[in-house]
Order: sequence, then C-alpha cells, then structure tokens
Amino acid sequence: MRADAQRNRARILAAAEEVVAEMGVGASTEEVARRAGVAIGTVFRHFPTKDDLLTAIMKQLALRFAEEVESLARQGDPEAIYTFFANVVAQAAAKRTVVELLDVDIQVGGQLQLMREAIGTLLVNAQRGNTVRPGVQLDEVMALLTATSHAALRGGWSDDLRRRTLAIVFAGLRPD
Amino acid sequence: MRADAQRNRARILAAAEEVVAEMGVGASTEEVARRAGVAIGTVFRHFPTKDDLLTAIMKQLALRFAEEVESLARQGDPEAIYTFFANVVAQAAAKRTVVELLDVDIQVGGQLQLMREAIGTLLVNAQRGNTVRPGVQLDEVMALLTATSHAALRGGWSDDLRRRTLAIVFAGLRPD
DNA sequence: AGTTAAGATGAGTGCTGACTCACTTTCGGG
DNA sequence: CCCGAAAGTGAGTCAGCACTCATCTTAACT
Repeated sequence: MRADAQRNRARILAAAEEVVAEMGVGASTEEVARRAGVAIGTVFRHFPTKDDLLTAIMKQLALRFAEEVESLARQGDPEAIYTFFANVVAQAAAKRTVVELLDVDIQVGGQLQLMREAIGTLLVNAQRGNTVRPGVQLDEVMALLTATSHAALRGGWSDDLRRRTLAIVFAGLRPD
Repeated sequence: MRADAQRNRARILAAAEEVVAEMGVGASTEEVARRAGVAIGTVFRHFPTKDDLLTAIMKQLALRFAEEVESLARQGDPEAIYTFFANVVAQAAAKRTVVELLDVDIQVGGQLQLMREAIGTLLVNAQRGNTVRPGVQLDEVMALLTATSHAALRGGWSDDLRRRTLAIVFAGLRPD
C-alpha cells in the first residue's frame, strides 16, 4: 500500500471516530471527509460503504475495550468488574461511539465476543471473591452495562447522578 | 370541526402511534398517511410539521402513563413502584414509542412532569413502607427506568432476561 | 337543492446524504 | 528522471423525505 494511502486511511479513521463520538452514526460522510482533510471520494475508496467505515471504528473500539478488560481479568481482583463497569459508563456519557458499539447488530469480527468472554472472567473472579452474588449470570451484567451506558449518554446524566445510579445497580449485584 | 376532519384526525393519530411503535420516530410521514388511508397532504393539514405529530402521540402516551401511575399512587401500596416499573419496561420492549417518549427533548405539555411527580409519590409510599431503601432519590429511579427501558428495546431482551435483570435492579433498590 | 367554505388530494419542490466516475495528481520501482 | 499504476478529486447522480399548493370534493347550513 502506498504511503499516502496509508496516511489517509489513518486520518479518515481518526476523523470518523471523532465525528461519530460527537454526532453519532447519523453523521454524514462529508463531515468525516472534511475533518480528515480529504475529498469524499477518498473516503469511499478506503471504505466502500458507510457501514464499512462504521464497522472499522467499532472494531478498533471493541479491541481497545477487550484489551483493557483482559488485562484486568488476568490480575484476578474481585473488585475489577465494578471498576471496569464504571469506566465504560463514564466513557459512554461522553462518547456516542461507545453506546452505539454496544448496540451491535453489525458484526464486529469477534472482538465483541472476546470482550464478552473477558467480562465473563471478571464475573467469575468476583463471584469467587464473593463481591458479586452467586446467581448472577453474564447476560444480566451485559444487559445492565448497555442499559446504563445508553441512558448515561442519552439522558445527559451528571457525574453525581451517574455515581448514585451505579451505586444502586452495584448494590443489586453484591451479596447481601 | 367537520365530521370527516375529526374522523381523519383520529385515524392519523392512531396510525402514527402504530407506525412509531414499530419503526421509531424515523418512520416517514408517507407511511403514516398510507396506514391511515389518507393522502399525505391531509396529514400535514392536521399536523403542520412532523414534530407536531410526534408531540401529539407522545402527549397521549404520557397522559396514559400518568393516569396509571396516579391511580397506583392513590392506593398507597408500597410494592406499587415495582409493579409499575416492570410494566413500563415490558411495554418498552415491544413499543419504540415508550422509549422515545422517555428521551424527551420535546416538550410534552407537562404530562411527563405529572408522571414524574406521581412516581415520586410511589417512591415515598415505598420508602414509608420500607420496600425501598431510604437514601434513594427520584432522579435515580427515573434514570434506572429509562436505562432499562432503552436497553430492553434495543437489546431485544427476552422475557427471561428482562426478569433477571430487573431482579438485580430491584435488589439494589430494596433495603438490606 | 344550492351554496360555500372547510377539507382532501397528490404531483411537485427543495434539500440532504450516500455513492459514482471521468479526470488529475502522486508515489515509487527501474 | 520517467512512467505506469495507484490514489485522490469533487461535480454529479440518485433516492428518500419533509413539506407546499393549485385543484377537486364534500359536509352542512339556509
């Protein structure tokens, strides 16, 4: 791949991530091109459809999360699941991308699946350390994660409200 | 108002509610007209902008919820808040309208405020009856309600997953 | 029944946004 | 330095959608 092509591909991806974080997946491809400093045709050369572009940035993001959660999982701290959970929700409040990633109808090439599995490890560690009650399954944790992330963004939660809401969810997850 | 005009207005509202429940606020006005059995111009005669149409159905829905929650509040049952919460989430899972109503940037003429206040009464009743822990505020309850409603719809939760997820949230709300 | 204003109609307008392609520019191997 | 292929460009196409308006229809009052 030619050097300019490589440079432009990276620029476009970075611009797209910014734009989607700010304006959501509804943002126009023109806006991405403008922000990347290239013509619209160039964007479509690298990503033939808008969906391809979205999938690419989702993949990046999912990979980043998967790495973070895997490194936490390796350390075996039973509190780690709460740290990670709070972290994702905090990011979601600022970046639409996070929320719209978690929606995923689109296939993200297994990265999301990896992330899910790593969160599973976090959950097992927590239940072994008695920081999450025994009956709780991975499904519910994922459901609560997407639920609070969505709402944090769309409801425009303040830092304080976010803290108090998560406190209730966490209380529901902890053993009596 | 002429009889045919009244009839068409009602038809349009009903059709719009159906369409939005199925396809969300992004549904086209043409689709509403088709389903109502009128021409597109007629829709715009009754509701000059798409926003007016959306506001009208949101108002209806908010009013329906507000009435339900007020009647529950009057009975004073300290468990009522859980019943209502579960009911809203169950409806949200099937109807986009509910979710998109809860988003509300649009003003719904105070109906939403009424609903919020009635839920406040439900919360007070519950705390008085010791079925919700003392520190919990109305803000968090509303936040959790929108969060779980959103996620139930967009995540396509099964009945079972919904039950288990709500069980965790409710466990977080109940006193130790 | 006749009249008329309210109401219905649907082709048309303007705009936005995804995607294309004929043409120009640039990279990099020989 | 030259040249062919790869990449970039942006005006243009097409489709969808909110909204308009000149024209036709009909409810309802006298």
